[in-house]
This record gives sequence, structure tokens and C-alpha cells, in this order.
Amino acid sequence: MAWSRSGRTLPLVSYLARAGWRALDASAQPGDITHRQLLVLTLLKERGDLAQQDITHVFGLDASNVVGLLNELEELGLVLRRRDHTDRRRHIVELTSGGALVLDSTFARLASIEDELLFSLSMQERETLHRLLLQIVTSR
Amino acid sequence: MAWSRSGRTLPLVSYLARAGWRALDASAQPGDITHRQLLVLTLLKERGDLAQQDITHVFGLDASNVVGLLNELEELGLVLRRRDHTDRRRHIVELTSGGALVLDSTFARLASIEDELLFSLSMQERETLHRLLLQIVTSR
DNA sequence: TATTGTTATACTCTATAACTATA
DNA sequence: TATAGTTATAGAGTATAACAATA
Repeated sequence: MAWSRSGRTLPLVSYLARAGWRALDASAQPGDITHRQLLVLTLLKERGDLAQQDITHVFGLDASNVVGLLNELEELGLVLRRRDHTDRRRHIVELTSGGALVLDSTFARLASIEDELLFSLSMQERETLHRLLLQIVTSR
Repeated sequence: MAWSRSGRTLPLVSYLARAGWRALDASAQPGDITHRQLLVLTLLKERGDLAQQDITHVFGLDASNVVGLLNELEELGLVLRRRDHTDRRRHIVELTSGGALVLDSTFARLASIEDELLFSLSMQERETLHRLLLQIVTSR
């Protein structure tokens, strides 16, 4: 594949993301979570308990979609919704211990997919890539 | 946002890709192409004429979806389908001059979105990011 | 009045299966 | 018989609008 240097990074990012979650969902066994569910669990693990609105904002998704995603995860027992006592309109979403467990095993799956996807990069280059991406994401 | 160092790069990539194309489609005026159409045009520009099957393979999309995408682009006059004379089952897809023009103006839109998205990175870091991503994508 | 979350609904994106025309 | 592309269709993914509960 020869995208060459178009000067445009975003199509490359988009392509890599697509390849990644396609590989993840393709490697899923019955009962495994989807890449969308993984994204939510990852966020909860990294940020701690969140209101649904926060999740909505971070993913740039409509609130109604987040409702559906959380319904799935709650039925699986991976997250919990509880009322915020200081503002009873809000639901605080937290990761359950079961959710943390599933997250870890999914990360194991993800690690091997990353290995395949990033095989052409040295370990140092992978760290650089991770650092740069983290810097972008945390700056927003 | 604090994804922190989970050691997992793919969720970051996924997040950035989503933010990028959302911004692109949000900045679209009536008549502008979508991010999916952009991806196809970019591929044709980088790789030259391709059979539909090649496009299908590169994007990891089902062939039936590529048909629809190309129908859109052909109606807009941005690509052309012609029979391969050596194998009349194949359609060779090529970028038209109009398509190249639209591609350029879309890249201009994309450039300003990239600037916003990558503002926390130095120019050298952006080049590094682009180089690493290119290396991954070209190695597949 | 404004905001959080929900439901109902429609539109976009993607995959599967059956078909055609070539090979 | 196998392959490139197409059509029809169903299933995810996503957005919009109207609503209930709370602020």
C-alpha cells in the first residue's frame, strides 16, 4: 500500500483505527465485548466514575446512543448506574469488578492485535507513537 | 481527558479518528464530500487506477458497499468506471480531473481540522506522527 | 426555564445472500 | 467451476425530536 506523503495524517489515522477495531471484532469469541463497549469501559477505567453526559461529550456521540451502550453493559453486569445525590437528574456510571475483569482480558486480546498491526515499528517507535497520541487526546 | 498510559494505543487511534472525521463532516457545506468519499478519492490519488476489488480489499469493506460508494462518486463526476479489456469482469476505477480538484479543496478543509486537532504537537512531532503512521499503513 | 436522561424514529453504514456476466 | 461486480435486504451505528423528572 502506497499512501505516500500526502501531508495528511487523518486519513492514515482513520485507516488504522478501522483496521484495528475490525481485527478486534473479528477475533471476538461469543460473549466477548465489542470495540464500542471496550471504548466505554476503557474510559471509565481511566477517568473513574462519570455522568452519562460526560461519556456523551468525550465520545462526541448523541446522548441517546450512550443510553443504549450503557444498557448493554449494565445487562452484562459490567457497569452500574446510580443516582447522583447532589443532582438527582444525573446518573453516575461506574465500572464493576466484573467489568474490570472483562476489560483486562479484552486488553490481552487487544495487545496481540496491536502487535500484528504495529509489527513494522520498533518498541521505541511504538512508545513514541503512544506518547504523541496521548498528548493529542489529553490536550482536548 | 486522562486516558493515561494504559499501554494500549488502539483506543487512542480510534478516538482520534472519530474526532477527525466528525469534525470534517461537521465543517462540510452543502455539496462537500463526506469523509468516506474522501477516503476513496485519496486512495485513488495515491495508488492510481484500481479495480473495485482492490478498493474493497484495502478498506476491508464488503464489495457491495464499495459499489454504493462508487455510484455516489460517479454521479458526482469525481470518478470514472471503465471495463478492463484484459478481463471484462473487472471495472477499473479512475479519478477524474474534477475529482482531483474536489480532493484538493477537501484537503484544504482537512488541513485546518488537523491544525486544530494536533495543536499540542510541534511541527517536528507532527512529522514524526505522520511518518510512523505511514510506516504502519504501508507495511500491511 | 434549563438540564439529564429516556424513548421513538429515521437515516447512514456495513454485511450476507442470491444473482449476472464473464473467465 | 470460479471470480468481479451488482442488487436486495437486514442489521448495526448514529442523529433528531419529543418527553419525564429534576434543577
